[in-house]
Amino acid sequence: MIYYICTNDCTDAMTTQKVNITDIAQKTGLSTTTVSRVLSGKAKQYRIGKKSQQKVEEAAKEMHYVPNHFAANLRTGKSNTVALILPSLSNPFFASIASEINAEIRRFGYIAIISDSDENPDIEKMELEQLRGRNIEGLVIAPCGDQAEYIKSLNDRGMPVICFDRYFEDLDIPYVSTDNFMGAQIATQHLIDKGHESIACIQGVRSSTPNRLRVKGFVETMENAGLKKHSVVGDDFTVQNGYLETKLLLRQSKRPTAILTLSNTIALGCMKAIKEEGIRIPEDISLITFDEHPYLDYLSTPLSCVAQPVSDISKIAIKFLFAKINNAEFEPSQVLLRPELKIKESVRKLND
Amino acid sequence: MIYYICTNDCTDAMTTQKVNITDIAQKTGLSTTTVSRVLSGKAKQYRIGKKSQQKVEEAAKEMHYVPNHFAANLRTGKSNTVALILPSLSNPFFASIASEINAEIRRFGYIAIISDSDENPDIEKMELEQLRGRNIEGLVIAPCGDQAEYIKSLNDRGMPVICFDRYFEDLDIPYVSTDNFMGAQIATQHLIDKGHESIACIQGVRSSTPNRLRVKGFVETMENAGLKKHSVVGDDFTVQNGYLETKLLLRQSKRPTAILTLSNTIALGCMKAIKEEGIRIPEDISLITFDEHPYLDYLSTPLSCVAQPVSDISKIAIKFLFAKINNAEFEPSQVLLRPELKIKESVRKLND
DNA sequence: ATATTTTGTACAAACGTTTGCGCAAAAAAT
DNA sequence: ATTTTTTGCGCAAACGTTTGTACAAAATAT
Repeated sequence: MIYYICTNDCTDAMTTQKVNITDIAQKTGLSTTTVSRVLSGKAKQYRIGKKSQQKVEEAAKEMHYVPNHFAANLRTGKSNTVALILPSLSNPFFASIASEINAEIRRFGYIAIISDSDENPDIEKMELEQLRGRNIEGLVIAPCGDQAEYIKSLNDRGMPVICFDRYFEDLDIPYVSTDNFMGAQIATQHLIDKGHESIACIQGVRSSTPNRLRVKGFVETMENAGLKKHSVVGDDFTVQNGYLETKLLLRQSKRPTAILTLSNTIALGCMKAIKEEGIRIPEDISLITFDEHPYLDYLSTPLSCVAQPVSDISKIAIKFLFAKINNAEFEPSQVLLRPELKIKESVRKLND
Repeated sequence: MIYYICTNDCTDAMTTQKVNITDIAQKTGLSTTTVSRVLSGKAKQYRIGKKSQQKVEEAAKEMHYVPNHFAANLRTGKSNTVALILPSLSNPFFASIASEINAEIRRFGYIAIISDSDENPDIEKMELEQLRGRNIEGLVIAPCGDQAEYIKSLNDRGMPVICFDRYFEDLDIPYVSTDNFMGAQIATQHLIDKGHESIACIQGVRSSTPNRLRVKGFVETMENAGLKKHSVVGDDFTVQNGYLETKLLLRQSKRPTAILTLSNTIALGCMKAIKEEGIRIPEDISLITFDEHPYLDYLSTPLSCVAQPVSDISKIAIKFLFAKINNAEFEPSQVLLRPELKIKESVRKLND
């Protein structure tokens, strides 16, 4: 009769963090030096014999060795850690980018420290300072505010830094973002093509580059078309801002015929106000927004939007990041990706 | 005449990770011991004199000292790091919970390593093993699959472990989740109250506890009402699954009059199929779903749902986690929070 | 004045790696 | 048979903290 006894040894070994390089050295009769060299993949470089190599690898597997990152980092300075800082995780746009970027980073064997600066430059700076103690090897950031000093100084000092979405136009800090000017332009042009002449734009954080460029795209397109009746209102990428500003717009004696919202959060607030006031999209007012979202297709009126290539932004940013981490010579560039106009049903054709 | 020369010294000091405890010791003429004790807040405990204390603190501030976590961890074993593992970051439910939990964790001065197991137990286990090298102090996990061994063994060994959303019913691993049975029950009862008798339920990952309990809640409520015409279909918490299963349901000769979807992703797929087939909610078919979402109110038909207390789940989980981290004696319990039925317009009253 | 306690500080080892350098044995070249 | 080269491996220091122990000086008690 055969008994299968579950000694539980395997799980035991795996959940107790104990075995280190010295244990393996003891077990194999080799030195910690040799063990370390094998385990860190430098066997060839240091000409470790085939036999020793094998012995070490077997022992490591058998004993469920897992290297202690902290010890290794202390010695080498390599933390296998990067920071991801963004202005607001509660904004679905940033949340989905964070998910993607985090996944990419993990794929490289690194971890990401994710921080929410809450659109507050002071918090951002504090986080950045805290992070020094974690010896981060790179920084992926959508900076809030327009103070670039600190970030620039990190970049100048050779720390791999990539801005995404938010960035600084005049500095040579690499970034990946959407062509925000073009995005606003095509959205506005779409409205104009449909016969709209009185258009309001609800903006987000004014000091941010994307917002500035979107507003610029909006204004220039309007003026190029000879349209003077445009207003730009608002000051935050939040639902609340969208709601408030829309309420105000709708109370005007002469309502705009269309609204362009510069983010999905603003659009959400805008829709809330519109619904409350009992007016209809697009019959009474047209709406188009920045940012795509899976739900847009199923809204009472499917919402036309300017889609940002979230996935591409994430991938390129991380590609740059690790190219730079692995080769300090590499110089990531500044790229703007094409947005895409997705026409649905929220813009009405005006007959004049 | 006065010149203001920006020496840039400040930013310099802050972006170059160099100054350590020894530098401060030198500058103050004290020993590293004393400096360490002051800086780690153990001045009283070790009776450091007021004067020395002040000198150290001033020097530290002046030199922009930031402690090296890696060195400290190597010595103490405290990593100030916890792991957050969940099945799918692309599911908005988990994404929003991840955001909240991450923020809470950062608030405690810890960092979170966020991993997506992609509903794959093997990946989950791999991640868990990798994480050992990071010396994590705690684990917050929505385990995929029903293999609890590894997690249980971590828990038994004193590692603070909190499951959220997904959990193991028969084990004494602490968890925080929604009362899924009740959630399904109230949703189903709502449908029944509205006169529905033929109801289909599109489920998610079958082996998961929440799914099992939701299905149980659905089935029991139906049978208690004497209704036999219920079917449970599907096998994944994805948009695709919702889409496919709805397509199949709608092709049946005898359609159900209502559908209960067990997640927001499934609901999204379901709506897609419904829209494609050109049928209307709630006139042709009623729909109710698990999970809330800001957009639900603005859908072509605002979607009734069972809202999970995402924010409370996150907060309680983290509260438990740190209670346990800071006091090994503490025993987190197993809690289920009340879901809330939010009635909108997607369920029609049937007149029989 | 001496013994005891309290106060304030420092020495040195330890945490688990990595790595420059050195050295012996084996192989190859002379 | 000797010299040179190659191959294989180990010693020991270093990374920046924390902490048990020790000890002198000051304060207090006898």
